[in-house]
Amino acid sequence: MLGRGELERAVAEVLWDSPEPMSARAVADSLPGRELAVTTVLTVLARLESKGIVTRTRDGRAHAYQATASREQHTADLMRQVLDGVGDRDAVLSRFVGTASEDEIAALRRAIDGR
Amino acid sequence: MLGRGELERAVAEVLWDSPEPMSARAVADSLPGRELAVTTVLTVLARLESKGIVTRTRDGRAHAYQATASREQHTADLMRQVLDGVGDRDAVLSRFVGTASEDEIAALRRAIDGR
DNA sequence: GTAGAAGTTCTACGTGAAGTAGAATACTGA
DNA sequence: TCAGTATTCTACTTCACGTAGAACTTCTAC
Repeated sequence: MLGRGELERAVAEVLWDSPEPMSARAVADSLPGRELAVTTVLTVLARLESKGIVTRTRDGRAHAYQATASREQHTADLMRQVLDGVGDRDAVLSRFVGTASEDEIAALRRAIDGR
Repeated sequence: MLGRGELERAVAEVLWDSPEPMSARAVADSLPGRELAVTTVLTVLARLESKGIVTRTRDGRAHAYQATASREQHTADLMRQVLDGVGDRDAVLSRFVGTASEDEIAALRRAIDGR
């Protein structure tokens, strides 16, 4: 899904932070510290759309872009993808829990109990 | 860490499956279905070494290569890296658990209880 | 001690993803 | 219809990765 692309990530972050769909221009203006051509942002948005990270809907003459999933859901999907890529999930989860902080353990426990 | 490179993954898999350190030639011979030049494998091994995935030690005139961590540990590290890249871990973990199978839940529970 | 084999390093090319944006085109409101 | 805005097309650059030949190093058997 989201690779190591710095700009792609930054654009996704902007959309995740926005409660409303945004125009390409608005995204460009919201990018922190960057002064990018709107066409650049549009290219990135198109690539993100082709990856299923964002969708767009027509809004008058322009398009409005929004993230398809929340940042958290996207991250969880990424974690799942990583986990699915290996054979012994049991061992992986065990190792994973081994690196978890107390807070994370608590969160896991809550999530498990709340099912 | 390990990106989307098909060959890099295949080489890492070979080393993960081997209980012993292996020579570049041995790795090349073990690659399933591929007929690659040894230099190709050496290049990949060098890249994996620069990423910290494998280490090598001199063994006579050659080097012996081995994975620095088990496949499971590596996968767990990857999951952690994904998790660390976002703000609200609580929400991510909750979503993650939401996509987990019964077996995975059981594994998580065991891992948590066994701490 | 030397030649050949085995291993390594250097270097390089092709491909594809990602960053970047100009030019051309389309659409909309006045 | 025209000016302005948005989109699409196209293209160039850089970097990661797949791939491997050429050259250099180092054993080892004779």
